[in-house]
Formats: sequence, C-alpha cells, structure tokens
Amino acid sequence: MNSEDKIHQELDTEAKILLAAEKEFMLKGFAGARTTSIAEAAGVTHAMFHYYFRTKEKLFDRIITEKIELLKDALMKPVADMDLTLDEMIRNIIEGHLDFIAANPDLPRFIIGELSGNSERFALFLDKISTYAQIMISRMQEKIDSAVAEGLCCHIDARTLMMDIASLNIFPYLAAPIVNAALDNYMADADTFLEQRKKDNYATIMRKLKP
Amino acid sequence: MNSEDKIHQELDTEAKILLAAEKEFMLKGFAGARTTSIAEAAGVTHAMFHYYFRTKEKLFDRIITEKIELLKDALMKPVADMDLTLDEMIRNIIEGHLDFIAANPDLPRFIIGELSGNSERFALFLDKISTYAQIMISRMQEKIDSAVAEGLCCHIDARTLMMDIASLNIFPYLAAPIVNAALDNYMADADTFLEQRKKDNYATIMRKLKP
DNA sequence: ATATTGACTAACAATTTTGTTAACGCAAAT
DNA sequence: ATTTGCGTTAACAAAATTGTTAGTCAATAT
Repeated sequence: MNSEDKIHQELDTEAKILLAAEKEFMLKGFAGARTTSIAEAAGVTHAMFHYYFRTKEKLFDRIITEKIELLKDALMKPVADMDLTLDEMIRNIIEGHLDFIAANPDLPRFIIGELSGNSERFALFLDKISTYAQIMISRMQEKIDSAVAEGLCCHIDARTLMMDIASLNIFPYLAAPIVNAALDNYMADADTFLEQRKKDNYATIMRKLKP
Repeated sequence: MNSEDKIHQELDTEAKILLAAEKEFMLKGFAGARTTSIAEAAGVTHAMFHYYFRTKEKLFDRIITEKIELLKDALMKPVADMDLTLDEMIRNIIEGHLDFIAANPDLPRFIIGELSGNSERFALFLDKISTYAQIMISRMQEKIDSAVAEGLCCHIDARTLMMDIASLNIFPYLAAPIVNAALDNYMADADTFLEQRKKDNYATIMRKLKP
C-alpha cells in the first residue's frame, strides 16, 4: 500500500493507539491508565501497543512532550507582541488562556494530578513550563512598569497578578465536577460560561490595576 | 524526637497503618498508592494491612469519610453566624478556608486528582460536598441580598463570588510545585504567603462588591 | 495448668498488569 | 518464484500487586 492511499483511509493502528492513550492518560493519569484498556479502546490487540510504543512509560513521555509544546504556545502567544498596551496584553492573556483551557479541558486536571509524588517523571515538564512562565512574567512586569511610569496603573507584582489570573481562569475547569454538582450545572453551557468568565476575570483583574 | 519515631513508638499498629495510608493516598491517589508501601512506611508487615483493614478500597473509603467531615466543618463554620455583616462573613470565609487549606495542603490536589474517571468511588464525596456548598452559597446570597437592599454593595451572584473565592484561595496550593518552580519559591515561606494571600484575596473580592 | 483470644509473621496464592515471542500472512522487492 | 520485511495475532512469560492462611507467641481468662 502506498502512502497516498494511507492518507485517505481511516487512522492507522499507530494513530489509533496514540489517540486512545492520550484520552486514557488524560482521564486516569499514568498510575491509573491501563495499557490493555488503551489497546481495547483503540480496537487493536494488546501486543500492538508494545509493538509500536515499547512501554507504557515511553508512550507517556511522548504524550507529555506534545502537551508541553501545546502549553508553550498558549503561554507565549499572548506576550509575543510588546507593542500592545497593558490593557490589551492582559485581555489577550486572559482570553487566550481561557480559550486554550476550554479547548483542552482535561489538561489542567491531568497536570495537577501528576504533579505530586512521582516528580522524576514530570521533571522535564516542570522545567520547561517554568522557563516559559518566567518569560511571560518578565514581559508582563516590563509592561506594568512602563504603565506605572505613565501613571496609568498602580504598582503591582506581575507574579501575583499572574497567579490571580491563572487561579480565576483554571480553577473552575479543574473543579468542574464539583462546580457542576454543587452549582446546578453552572458550567453546562460551555460557550456561555467561557465568554462570561472572560469578561468577569478581565474586570476582576483590571480593578486590581486601577491607579 | 521526630515524627517517624513517634509513629513507631507511640502508636499502635492500626493507627500506624492508618497514618501511613493517609499520607500515601493523599500523595499518590488511589491508583498510585501501594498497600505494600503503606505497610512498609508504617513499619509493619504487609499482612497487617489486610488484617486490620481487609482491602485497599475499604481503607480508602474510611479515609475519604474522614476527609468529608473535615471539609464539612471548614465549609460550614464561616457561615454559621448569620448575625455578622457581609464584610465580616466574607473575611471569615476567605481566612477560614485559607487556614484550612494551609493546614491540609495536599487535600485539594488529592480531591481534584481523584475526580476524573472513577466517579463511582467518589460519588459519595461529590454528593456530600455539593450539599454543604449549596447551604453555604444560599447563606451568602441571603447576606448579599440584604446588603444590596441597604445600598452597601452591588448585586452579584453568590455562586460566581464563591467560585472566585475558591479559585483565588485554592489554586496556588494546587499548583504549588509549578508556582514555586516558575516563581522562584514564591510560596517558600508558608506563613508569610498565607497571610499575604488572605489580605490580597479579601481586597480582590471586596472590590467586586463595591456599589 | 490449660484453654482461649488477638496480634502477628512468613509463606503462599490469586489476580492484574506489563512486556515478549514465535509464527503467520501479505505486499513489495529482487 | 522466492525472499524480505512489516503488521499482526495468540499464546505465553514476567513482574507487580493484592489478598489469604496456617501457625506462632504472649497475655489473659478459666
């Protein structure tokens, strides 16, 4: 079979396993994921898992690497353009991150869940993400400082601001099962919730910056 | 005398296992916890685990039940006294919850981590906690409504307010490894961080309530 | 003194989960 | 036509994890 035919057919075995594995890892974490469940969900025999990916750990690492790239883009894009005003940058950060989270709703819970005991498996992740976060924060601080010089906003630590933004953006998705159980399906209409949160969080953060 | 000595000297076998199990479950979750590690950490033979608690699942359930009670108190105390002003109640909620989280720093991550796939094991938890959260929110709404009537604050949905408070309070502890890695040990001095957060979060929330 | 009871140990059994291998079929290359 | 290589399968092996049991020991009750 030549490669052109391949393209026009449904997913091949390797891709099917990769997709099923991503879902399983995101939902259950490394410790809870089962290679047999992954193979079953992919509709292939169990041996195919090991044929294509050798071990559970290798496949996990590969997926982590992909996720790091995803996160990197989401973190860097909103601070790429230093010509924007502070207002615009903050709006970009909040809206960009919320869009990213809404598009990858399981990712935050997965990351938080893996972060505890097994730090060696996640060391690479922590390392990369901190690097990007530091870049992001130093750019924010730069913007804040010039806005302060112009009397446009009060002085504030970009790290605190970033922590507040991340908290307000991410937490509802992390705790979605609790939020929906306790608050009568508060997040049921995903789009409405997302747009409302963008407005609310932007307003909340901007109030902290008033001179 | 350090705490490990304490475990081996002052407590009986059952209590030693219980303590070690709580630590292991909190840190690694149900799927990641190992009954052998628990026994080893408790300094007893593996068989003792099963002698006292039969199965991994039974011990897990017992610990969950304890945690529900803990959480219940933390949720209900700050809204127990309806004679307080809205200001005071909100300060109580924020400070009370932050104290609770600081005293149980692994609990939020544990809960979030368990919330994903295996919802049957956690159904009881979700059920109870939503009940308490609903009580809490309806009391807050009541307070808000009377404050609005007196022109003391603007109208706001208690559910949104509660979500903001929970986000700002809990998230930094959930993401502590990332926060400390990215923000140069921002949370290293736990007490300083805790007191600062109380002030910051109270101020952030009160700004949302200004008439 | 003897029997009984409960905590305990060591060895083992069962189950679950991960990983491997020999063999097969089919398509492409020689 | 034969070989070669890849994807595949089924069965197996290995390892890890949970759970069980027969029997020991010491304290207590009879």
